[in-house]
Amino acid sequence: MEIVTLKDIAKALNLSTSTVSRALRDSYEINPVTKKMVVDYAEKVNYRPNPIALSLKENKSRSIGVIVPEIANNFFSQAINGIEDEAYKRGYHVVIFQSHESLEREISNVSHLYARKVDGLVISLSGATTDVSHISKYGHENFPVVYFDRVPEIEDVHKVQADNFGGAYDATTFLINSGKLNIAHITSPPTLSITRERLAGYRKALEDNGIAYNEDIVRFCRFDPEEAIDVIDDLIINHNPDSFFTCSDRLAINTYQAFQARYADVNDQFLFFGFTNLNVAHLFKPPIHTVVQPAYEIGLEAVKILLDDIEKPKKRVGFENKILKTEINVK
Amino acid sequence: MEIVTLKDIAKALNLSTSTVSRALRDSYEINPVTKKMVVDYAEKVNYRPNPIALSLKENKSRSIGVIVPEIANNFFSQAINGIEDEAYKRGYHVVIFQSHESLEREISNVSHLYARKVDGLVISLSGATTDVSHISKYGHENFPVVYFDRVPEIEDVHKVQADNFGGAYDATTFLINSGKLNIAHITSPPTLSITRERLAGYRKALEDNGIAYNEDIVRFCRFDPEEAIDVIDDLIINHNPDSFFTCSDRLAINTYQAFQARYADVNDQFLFFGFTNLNVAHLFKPPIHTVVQPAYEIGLEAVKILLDDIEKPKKRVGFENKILKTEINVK
DNA sequence: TTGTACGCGTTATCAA
DNA sequence: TTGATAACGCGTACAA
Repeated sequence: MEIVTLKDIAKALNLSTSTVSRALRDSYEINPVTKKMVVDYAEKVNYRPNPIALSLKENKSRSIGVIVPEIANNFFSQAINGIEDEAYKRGYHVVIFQSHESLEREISNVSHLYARKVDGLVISLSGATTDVSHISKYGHENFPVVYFDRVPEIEDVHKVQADNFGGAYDATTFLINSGKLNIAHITSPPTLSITRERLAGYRKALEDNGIAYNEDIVRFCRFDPEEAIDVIDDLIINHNPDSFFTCSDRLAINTYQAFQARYADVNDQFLFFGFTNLNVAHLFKPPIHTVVQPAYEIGLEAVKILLDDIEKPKKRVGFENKILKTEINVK
Repeated sequence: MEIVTLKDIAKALNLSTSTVSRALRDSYEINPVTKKMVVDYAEKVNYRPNPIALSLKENKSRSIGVIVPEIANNFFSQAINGIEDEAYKRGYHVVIFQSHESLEREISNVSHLYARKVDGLVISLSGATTDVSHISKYGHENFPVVYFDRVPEIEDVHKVQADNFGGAYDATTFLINSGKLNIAHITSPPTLSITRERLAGYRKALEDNGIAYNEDIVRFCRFDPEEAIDVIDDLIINHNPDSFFTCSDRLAINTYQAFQARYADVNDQFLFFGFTNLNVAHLFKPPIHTVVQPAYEIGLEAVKILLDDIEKPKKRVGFENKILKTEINVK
């Protein structure tokens, strides 16, 4: 199928490109007869305006960027579905990039998206990111940004997150009520907002139940399986926990797997609770109980804020900080 | 951060835009002194060529499109990782779209990507797609396409797939060798290439072992959980299978879940084999044995073929049809 | 009611 | 060695 431009239509109909352009945009100044002729012909040859030319002209692209640490992850892929649905509905395209937990990759992604003139950005920070100067440097007036899930701890940005504190509190409380007193907490790097909030929820639940917080059984992990094995080994051998409260999809799987492979036969009373959207966790035996985040809704809310900001930049006063409730899923 | 254009640099240095352009592209005709001055200044103000302007000019974008049915799926997200790694290495961006198993969405995605001037397309077809006229109509000369996983059954296109026949054959053979004689086969819509190839492998394994093929226990499913429940009910109640061989990530989970919820207690000898990249299947109890596809490599090979085609369109003679070996994973 | 000319940022061609 | 100009496709101010 050949690509047809305004110029082609103009030539074919013996008109000027501006007349054709106006006719297609239903301008009042064009003769209805001419208009109909142009519209019909454009339809016939399946004319589509060149979005690249439009971007160059208008300095925007009707597309938004999304950066997540990885897409092979239930939480993020569900969030992306929310982002996509709303964006699609409102006529925007979604360009998805992965940072692979690398700051360098994240910087490169942001700069590419910015150069490609996406109209805005929805991002969950990489595990290696400690500040967001590489994002904020573009200035939020002409480059709106909404952070979700892993957000920076600064005030003047839009944020959408799960109730990490509450979810962690509920999970820990459940474990305590199930008779567990030595709950190991295995979580993401302490640089991440989610890590600190979940840790705080865990800690508060302990304190509210008169259990001393023990930092020896709290472990910050990166996301590779080998590290999980070492951590599990050390915890089991030296600290005798009776349950795990694990944060992030990836860590939940890594640690569960490591435990099953090495200690399942010596301890069958263990309980597992994961802050994870892994949707098959209840099929495991023993199951992983889960704190489930409304990932789809988080994505949806984030992109709504972003698109509102893009479309009426004046209207917004202040910044959103949306917190969505989590849900506990026990078998 | 302000965006700097060639014109800005030219004005600042009292040169013409063409001189600046040539200096930055290290043209031989520019005075080394001028060149250095320009390069230094561009560096200082962090000049980045506007990729949109380049796209408009060159009629290409150094980006490629990827369309998959869904990204919340282990196979596809792993394949995308392969695609991304190679594309990134070679300086291309990857724009990911989901068809959500809808032909309409797929058509819209292709047309958007084409209009956005991606230099080529890597696609796994939706479950609703029966022919590829909506893709081939753009003409493969200026819009190279590589199909992977779910490919059309025509000759003159590039394809990269797993050895679906072999994988299904091996899985079925394993079940037979484990003493199963009434193996239900639950699989994707018959419109898909993968469906037919896997079915053929299943059937051949039966025949090679002197077991009659019984079409009553072969079921084609769409991807919603409710349908899985109905199918399982009917199979169990009316056909008494002793094992399931399930194809696709999603069907494997849906059917396993439905079976566990309803029949786990009445039959604990059941075996499950899934054609799935679900990486936690061995943690289930009973486990799902799996045929694993080299998803990452499939993505990698697909994008290699695509980029080679994009970069040296003359060089390619004929079309690739790559078939990658699967692997059996039994606990 | 329609057409001409310009500009978005860049590179290529031709002129100086 | 450098500069002016046209072109990519589009929309729009201005002219007719």
